[in-house]
Order: sequence, then C-alpha cells, then structure tokens
Amino acid sequence: MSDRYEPSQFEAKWRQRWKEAEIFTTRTEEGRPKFYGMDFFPYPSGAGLSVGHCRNYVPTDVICRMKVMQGFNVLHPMGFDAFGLPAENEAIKRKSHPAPMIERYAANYRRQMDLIGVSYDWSREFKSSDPSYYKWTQWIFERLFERGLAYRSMAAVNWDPIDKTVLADEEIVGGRAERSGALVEKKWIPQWFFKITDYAQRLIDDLDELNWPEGIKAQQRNWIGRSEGVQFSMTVSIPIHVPDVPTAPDPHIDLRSELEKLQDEIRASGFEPSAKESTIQKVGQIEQDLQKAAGAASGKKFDQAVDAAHKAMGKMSSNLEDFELKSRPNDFQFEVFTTRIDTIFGMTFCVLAPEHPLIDQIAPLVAPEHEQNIRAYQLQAKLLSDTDRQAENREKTGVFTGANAVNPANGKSVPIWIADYVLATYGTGAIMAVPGHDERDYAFATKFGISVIEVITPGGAPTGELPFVSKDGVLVNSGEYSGKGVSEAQKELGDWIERRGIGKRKIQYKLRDWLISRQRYWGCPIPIIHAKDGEMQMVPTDCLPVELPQVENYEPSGDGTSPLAHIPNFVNTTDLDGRLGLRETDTMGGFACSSWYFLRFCDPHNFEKAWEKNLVDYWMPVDCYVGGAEHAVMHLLYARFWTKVLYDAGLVSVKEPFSRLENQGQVLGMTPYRKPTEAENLDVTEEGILISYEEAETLSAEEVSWRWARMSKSKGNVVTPDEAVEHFGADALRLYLLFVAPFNADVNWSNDGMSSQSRFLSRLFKIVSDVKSVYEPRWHDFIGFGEADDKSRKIRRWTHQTIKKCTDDIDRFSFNTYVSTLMIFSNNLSDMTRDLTEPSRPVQLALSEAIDVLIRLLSPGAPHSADELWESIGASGFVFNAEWPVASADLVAEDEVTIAVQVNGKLRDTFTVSIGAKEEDVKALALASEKVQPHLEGKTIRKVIVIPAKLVNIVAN
RNA sequence: GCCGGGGUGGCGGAAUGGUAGACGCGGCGGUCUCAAACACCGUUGGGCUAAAACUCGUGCGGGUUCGAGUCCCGCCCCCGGCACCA
Repeated sequence: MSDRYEPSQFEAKWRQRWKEAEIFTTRTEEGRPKFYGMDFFPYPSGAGLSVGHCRNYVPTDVICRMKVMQGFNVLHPMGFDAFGLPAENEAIKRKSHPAPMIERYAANYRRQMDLIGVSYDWSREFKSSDPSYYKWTQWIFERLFERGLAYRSMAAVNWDPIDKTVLADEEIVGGRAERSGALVEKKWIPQWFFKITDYAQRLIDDLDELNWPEGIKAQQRNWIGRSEGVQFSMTVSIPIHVPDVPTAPDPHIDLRSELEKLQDEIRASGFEPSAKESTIQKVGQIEQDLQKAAGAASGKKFDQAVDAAHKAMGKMSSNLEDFELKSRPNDFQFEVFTTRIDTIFGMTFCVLAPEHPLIDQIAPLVAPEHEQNIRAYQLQAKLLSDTDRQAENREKTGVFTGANAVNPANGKSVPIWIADYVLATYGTGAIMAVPGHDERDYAFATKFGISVIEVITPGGAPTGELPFVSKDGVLVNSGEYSGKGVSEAQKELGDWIERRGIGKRKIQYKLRDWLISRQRYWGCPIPIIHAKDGEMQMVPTDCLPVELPQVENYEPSGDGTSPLAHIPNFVNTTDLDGRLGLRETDTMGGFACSSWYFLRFCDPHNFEKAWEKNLVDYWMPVDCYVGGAEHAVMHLLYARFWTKVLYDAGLVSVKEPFSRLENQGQVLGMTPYRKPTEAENLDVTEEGILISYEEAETLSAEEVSWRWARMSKSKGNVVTPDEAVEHFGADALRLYLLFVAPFNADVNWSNDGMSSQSRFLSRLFKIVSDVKSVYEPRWHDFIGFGEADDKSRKIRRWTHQTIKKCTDDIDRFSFNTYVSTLMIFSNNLSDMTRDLTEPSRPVQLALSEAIDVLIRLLSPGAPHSADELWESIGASGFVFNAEWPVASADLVAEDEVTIAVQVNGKLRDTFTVSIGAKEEDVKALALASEKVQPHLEGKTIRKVIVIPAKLVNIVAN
C-alpha cells in the first residue's frame, strides 16, 4: 500500500468488490432497530449529475453507512421520478420517445452515483413510469376516488400555453409556470382535483411533531393559510339615485344634507311598499320648506339653487315609483368573511370581486351610468392577466355599483363597490371594507373619497390622525361595544352575529384543491371510464394498469385535450356493464407518482398489491429524508396528504411519511457574463449576457463579470462528479462536499478545495503506514489491562473524544465538523507518530486502537480509502460490515483541565490542575497568580466564582 | 409588508451562558531543489510592541448576568419564501 492517497490505484477496485459482495443489499435482522434514510426521488435529466446533486447524496450516504455500522437495519433506496413534463419535453426536443430516453438517462445517473460510492440498495430500484409501479399509482387514485377525494369539475384553471397543459397552483410562481416560465392563462375546462382542502387542518396540526427545518414548516403553514374569522351576510339596498345638488348659501337650510337625511329615512323604512306613501309625503314636506326658505331669502343665486333642488326632488319622486316596480332588494344578500369582526363599526363600504355572481343580478337595477361602469370594469378585469392584476404596488381600481349594503351592526348603509383587489377565489369573494384599520381598504377609500372611521385606538380616545394604524387597543365609535378591548369585542360580536343568525364563525384556508390532471402523454393515465350516461367508473384493480399506449406521436395538442384523446384504440372501451364507454384521457401530474414511492421502496417487487402492510409498517416513517428546499409546498405537501388518506383508509399506520427532513444547500458555479452592447440593451437581465467559458477566455478581465449561479446545463457552469473523481478521487470529492460548508448552506464551488482533502487523506495513509509496523491486531484483547503511561492515556483520550464527536456530528448533520474532527485527530496522531521508534507496549496498543478507530470513523465519509487502509492493517472484509466504535465515557474524560482565571470577567491567566482538584485549592491558585495580582491592586475582592473544571472569576472593585 | 433563516479574521466556517476565531483555504517565513512545482515544518484577528504586557474585537444601540457570539428588548443589513388571502 502506498503512503499517499492515490485514488486511481484502489477506488474502482473497492467499488467492484462492494458490488460483487452485494454488501448494500438491505438486511433485516431480528432484534435490530431500523433506519430508513432516503434522498428525494430524482428526475433523470440528460445532463447527468452535477456535484450539486452529490451534495445531497453523499451526506445521506454518510449517515446511512454509520447506521449500518451501528447495527441498524438500514433501508437506503434509490429510484427515478421518470414520468412528467421535463422528460416529455426533452424527448420531444430530441425527437425520440421518452421511455428509452429515460432508461438511458437513469442508467447514467446510476453509473455516477456508483462512481462516488453511494451505498444504495439497487435491488429495490424502480421508475415511476414502470407499469408495475404506476399500476399502483392508479390503484391509489381509485382509493381517493372512492373516498370522494378525487373529483372532476369545471374550474378556471392555470393553463400553460408553452407546455400546453393545465398546472396546479403550487406550480405557479408569480403568475408564471415554474417550469416553462410561461405566463399562465385562465382556462375554463373540466379538470381532475384531489380534495386536499379536506386535510388542511391536519396538514397544519401535524407539522408540530415533525423534525423539519422551520422554514419549510412555515412555508407549508403559510401556503395552507389558515385564518379564523366570522362570515356573515349583508343585505343589499339599491338607493334612489341622487344627483348633485348645490349647497344653499343660507346656512340654515342645507339642501344636500336634507336630501341625505331623506335617503336615510327611506333606507330605514326597509323599502317596504307601505312606506312609499309616507316617503313621498316627506319629499313634499321638504319641497314646502324649501319654498318657504326661498320666500324668506333674496338674491338670484338662491333661486337657482332652489330650482335645482326642485328638479332633484322631482327625479327622486319618480325614481321612487320606478323602484317599486323594478326590484325587491330584500332578496339580495351576499356573504363577507372577516378576521376583524371587531372593526365592523368602521365599515364604510363593501367590495365585491369583479367575478362575484351577485353583480350580474344587481347591475340591471342600478342607475344606467353605474351599470355601464360595472360592465366596463368587469370586461377590463377579464382582459387583465393575473400577473398584471397582481403587479406590485398596483394602484387600486374599482367602480361604485350604485347599490348599497346595510351594516348589520348599526343599520347604516354603505356603498357597494367592485374592485379587483378582492379575489373571487378566496373567502366569499366579497369583503366589508374598513379603511380605518386596513391598509388596502384605506388606499382604496383615499383614492375614491370614501369616508374613514376610527374604531380602534391604543388609548381609548380617538386619535383623529389619519391613517389610523391601530390593530390592537380599545374600541371607539362602535356603539355599545365602545370601550371594550379588541379580543373581547371580537368574541362578543362573534356571539352576537351567531345569535342573530346573520352569520357564523368560520375558519378559512388559502389552500385550494390540488389540480392533478394534465393534457400530456408522458404521465400515469387516470383509471376512469366515462360511461354513456355520464357515470364515472373506476377501472377494476385486475384490469390495472391502464397502460399508456405505444404511439409515434405524442405531442400535446394544445386545444385543452390530452394527446391520448386522439387515439381511438385507447379512448374507446367498454364500461363495467359491457356498454361502450370512453376512457379518461388526461394523465396525472408527476407529483402524484412521487407521493407514495417511499412506500413502494419498502416492498418494491410486489405484484399482488401495492405493498405488504407489515413491511411498510416496519420501515415507515422515513427517518431521514434529504433533498432541496424547492419542494416545500409541492412534493412535501402532496406526499403528506396521500399518506394521511392512506392512513385513514387503514392502508398504512403512519400519519406522516417523513419524520426528519434536511435540506442541503445549493452548489453554485462560477458563471461568466458580459455587458451587453448598445444594440442589445433590450431584454437583458441585470447580470448581463450569459456567455460560455470559451467566450470568457477570449475577453479581457474587465469585460467579463463572474457571478455565482446555481449549476445548470443552460448556464454552462456544471462541474460533474466524473471530472472531479478523475482529477481528485471519489473520496476527496466526498470529503470536500462534507467539509466545504454546513450542510444546509450554499457553496461557491471551487475545485481547489478538493486538493486539501487529498492532502488530508494522504496524511492518513502516511500515519497508517508509519504505525503499521507496530500495529497489534489483537489490541482489543490487551488494551486497558496493563499499565498505562501518559502518552498512551493521551492517545486513548483523543481516540475516544473523536469517537464521541464524530458520532454526534453525523447524527446532527454537522458533517463539516465531523471531517474537521478527523483532521484534528490525524494532526495529533501524526505529531505523535512522526518519530515513532520502539513505542512502549501501552503506546503500541493505544496507537493500534487509534488507527483501527480512525479507519472506522473515516469509512462513512471516505469509504474507498477506509477499506484500502483496513486491508493494509490486515483486517478482513469491509469496514462497512465492521462495528461503529463506542466512546467510553471514562476515557473521554480529561484527567487534567485548564482553568481560566478572570478578573471581572476578563481573562488574565490560565493554569492546569488535575480533574479532581478541590475548589478551595483552585481558588487559592487563582488568587495567587502573578498575572492576576496587578489587576487586583487597590481593589477589594467582593466575590470569587469557581466553576469546576472551567474557570475562576474574581469580582473586585 | 408578512413569515423563516442568517450577520464571527482576507475567505469557507468552529464555539452545551464560561479561555472567541477550532478545522481548512489564502498569506508570510523556512526546509527540500540548480530553480520551480509538489510535499513538509513554523507562523498568521486588529492596534501598540524587539518581545511580553496591555488594549480593541462576533452588524448597531440598550439590558439581564460574576461572566454574553450565545439570553431579553429596540433597530440595521443580507439570503430564502409568500404577497391586495380581507
């Protein structure tokens, strides 16, 4: 064996031996605990793996390898997420069929995974596109269908015009399709949904018990978006149209306010037909009053005012007549949802989403100019894309409907507006607007001159200063609720609304049902037959899978139907009763396939059923699930949902699939950009124009700006494991990936880092080679029995401290400190072994133990080197099958400790004492310290704090 | 704006409330070499120093504590996610 790390000499050899000995095959032995460690199901892309992928796979491999050595039954599987858009698009681009293409890509992935020595049990591999797998995806679909959790319905859905299919809400980011980048259009077509909303509450509640990154849990909570509030109904009133009336110059008679008073009275009458008579009388009375006033006053201007008022009155009266003939406004109601029922007295208007169904009912009844405004606004809203509508800081728009609604809390009438800042898809699509205490309503009210009422103040007295920002405090201007605190008022108003039967408390979620159907070929067919009478029938289990037909052309049609719809042999079938029927032609989105693969790994070759329950019960949940953070609200939410459904159906015994989740950081590659020339100024990102490494070479340093960007084929900045292994070796790559940064931190990749790992490994080879001549293979039989000496004690302490630290570090995913602990150990050992001549027997034994342990601890991180070293010291088999060392608490403990001496918390001296030193002695030594004395001069010692085996702090002033 | 995670040398980063900067990269000095590369050895937070001593130092301002990178309060900045969700 060489005394240097020369990967080309042995790494391939060991990989071959591992394969031949099938050491990675999952073992289940009685009486052992289990450990299920898994990486996210990758989609095999033509680009192959980058070192970024390896940053996911290597750490999982390290923890799984350690668990095996610790005596766990370990399940560490790998498979491929082969169905779905990316594969199909790639196949279309390459003018090939996705099935053989995916085969090739997956084989290449596997080759690369093997190249870096990951210990997957390949005997359990499958692809989600294997009929033997998707048969059971269909079977699970049917279990959802049976339970009413898979349904087909018309909906305005996200249509991706590039990929020519609909997509789930989770796949849309900022109005664009996450994958294709296309601006999403709304399309009104029948689609399949999974009723994930039924599980919204449980999906929130059960997050608490999961050992997941806080950020992911928060993203899921936020996506599900639970809010508690009150939903209540509002009654519509369509008031008499009042034209503008000039204000009279006589302060005693304000025409405008008289008219408004009249309106209020009309409203208060509740529009009862019987009130019409008295209302008309009142109008007459006001007319008389006005005439009197006119008589008393003089001047032409006032006469004009009265004339105008008369005209207004006339119009009012005639409108009143119309009104009774045209409508029965009591029939019109709409529901609003609010989380702030305590602000109900601050409601000064209501807003309906432009798509709200009530609008079509009231539009014909309001004054003609309002109806026109409504129609124009609705049209505008329809034409506006989602992105434009949701553009940042967009100015509020809206129109008054001409109709009013009655605030149930105080009977006051408020105008109903329509505005697109209210979303039709959330809550009831209508709100009570409280501009006093809601920013959006405030912006709207200010723009359209709607009044603002302050109903909450921090102190109890209105501040009068707009805008009112208080969210918490005491109610004012709120009738009998004035003076109450916010939470008290919320409770009482909620009770009051429920008592009156106007509405009830409600929990509202942002989450919407999971849109699962896709109008694409390369996916799992939905196993449903549409019978002639419209009935939807499940394909019986023994007829599953409904296989994808082999076809030449599978391009998406783009007309909203699946390519399968154009294949008569597929579409035409018979239903359960033997009558002609039509197959469902949509396929399931890829996320359905990846929502249960972790169950299949427990029993991957079962042809009778999806899984044997006791096998799933044994392995589940996944103890450690590792992958990127980008799946926070997609795969990770869907998989949790399916698991819960299967739990409810009694098919699995866990409510949650992944008890621990870890997200690896991204690996960023150096990416060259250049400044655009003047002609190119349009359509350039702020980084500049992406260029190739070759082009960068031809340009001067000033012309190129290098940036760190996620490795991707399109950016040309990918570093592959193949090149890294070729130049530095698989173990150097593995250790570098572990060491370079904390596991979840992003990394700026540089190949230089691997050479330092190569040096480290060479140092280990050197140490082992130096110690080999004195290595005692039976150290275990002798160590601890004879006399120890200082040197041997020191070595054994290092050894056992290293065992403890490495074990803890791997368990808590602190792989960078795991590697650095091995480095410290090896630095210490090489200092010790540099001039190794005739060691004492205790030192010989201690060094033998140290070398043995070092190799075992190294093995998860650098398995090839570990086996090579293992063999060189005459051990047999593989380190993988050896036991993980256990630290002895006695040996870990120091026999001497350094005591820090502080004066008023500042370090002044250190000294060493034996571990058992008495507190008084330590204290005396500290006080006697020469370095401490000057700092105590002229001061009185107030207190001396002694922390055993740590420090002494002298408090003096 | 809201939610989550962060802010420590030239850089990546260590540090159960107890000696800040482990380990590594880079730098500097040296050994080897005709020389360079490799490798190895030593050194390396700033200030002041010949050196020691001293002093400053974990984004900023307060606080708790004998003692704070770590805990509490108020800010600033960076990264990620969501975003007119009533």
